[in-house]
Amino acid sequence: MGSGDGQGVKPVGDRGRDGSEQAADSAPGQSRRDELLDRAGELMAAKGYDGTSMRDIARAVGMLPGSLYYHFPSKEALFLALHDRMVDTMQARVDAALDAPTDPWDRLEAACVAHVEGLIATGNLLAIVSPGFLDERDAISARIRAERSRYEQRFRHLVAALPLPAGVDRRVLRLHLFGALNWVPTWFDPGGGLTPEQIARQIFAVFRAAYPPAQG
Amino acid sequence: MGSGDGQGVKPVGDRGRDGSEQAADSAPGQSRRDELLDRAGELMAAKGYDGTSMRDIARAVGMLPGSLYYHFPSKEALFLALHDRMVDTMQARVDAALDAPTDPWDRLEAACVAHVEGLIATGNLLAIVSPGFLDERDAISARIRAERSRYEQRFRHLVAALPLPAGVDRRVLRLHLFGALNWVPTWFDPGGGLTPEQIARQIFAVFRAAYPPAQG
DNA sequence: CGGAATAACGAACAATCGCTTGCTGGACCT
DNA sequence: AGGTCCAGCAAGCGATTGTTCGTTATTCCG
Repeated sequence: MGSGDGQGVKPVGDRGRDGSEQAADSAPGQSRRDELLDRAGELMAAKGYDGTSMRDIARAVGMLPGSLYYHFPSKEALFLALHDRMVDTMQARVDAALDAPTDPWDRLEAACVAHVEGLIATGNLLAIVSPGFLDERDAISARIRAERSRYEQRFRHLVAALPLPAGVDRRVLRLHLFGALNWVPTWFDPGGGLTPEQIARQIFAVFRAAYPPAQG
Repeated sequence: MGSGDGQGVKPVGDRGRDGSEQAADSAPGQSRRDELLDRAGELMAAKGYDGTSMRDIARAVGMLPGSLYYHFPSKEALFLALHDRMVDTMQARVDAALDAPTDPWDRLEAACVAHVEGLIATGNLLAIVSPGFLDERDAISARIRAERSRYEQRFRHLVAALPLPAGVDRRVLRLHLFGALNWVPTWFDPGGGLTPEQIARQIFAVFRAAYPPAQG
């Protein structure tokens, strides 16, 4: 209760709404906080938000449960920071992939590949939130939706740039594509012979074949 | 392990439980147990498995928490029964839709429409389990996966019956389709102007267009 | 050297969790 | 009338949850 924001002590420069640049994760400068998020991310990706207790996280990082509250004021805040960081990572990934290609179809395909690769690499943490587990729960919903929307906007633009025949509902097309991609972590098998990239390209190939560039 | 574990007792006589019964809620034959599953399903679909406590369910159905354990030996068993019943419902729905059409493409499309309609109707309970929230948790995993696989087999057969050009990976195609469909409840808006059927058909249209029946 | 700031320990808190048990009113059958 | 079983109440158990708080070590800084 309290809701008292007293506690004003902030460990590091957490303030600032701007996207702080976070470089490679192996940097020594990134103190404990990021490693904490790493472990928490792994756990939550594997066992879910509710399935991961603060004690689990503390144990995974070699701390006592109470010590976590020095870095994050609550479990919710921890998850929020985690989600935030992951969205940033994904976005950076997609942006990097969009550097080279110029053709609208190639650009969207590159983004899709980066997206799936990111999903697999981050342990499917993004998909955890999506179906509405946390969405319908607390006030986290708002921020999560906002970050998610911000990320999806990239894809909105990419789809908008596509040369499609008139009458095609680009929204449904985008959500169709997104759903198929986001579902991949559910069935992906590292030893299945198919890489995330191959899967993404196969999925994308259907769209390409459905709306061929041929004029006629 | 007794999978069925008996328990098949039907309460039968539910007549005149109390005088305040006014509206024919559902089928008269199914008494308390099914209503219990209904309410539990709504709650879990909205707040997740962990987010829904036995006390929540008891309150929703007008009982005391301990009384639930007369009907189900555990929360896990309750969820299992719920999941089981829902898979049956979905399968019946798909089977009914497959009654009429004969063309492979039409058949798969009908199944997809029934699938999405079922997802929306059941409050997206199926999608809850999918991403791996419960999968990686307990021994429920086994049974859930089995039921899920049984249901998906329908789609496996439908995809197998499709006249596709050689070299197309039918597994990825099926999972692509399934992912897109299962993702629909995430973004479906009842007042959005599109019915579940329309959405399913739009998604399916992409596949149809990608592999046209023309023999070229 | 001395005082902040950092980062954690150690122990507990109230609340909630799934679940168990003993019991009882009433419907049904004979 | 008596017996049986359904269906639920009432109360509490042990465990776990997120969280708080006072207290320390260690480091930085002038």
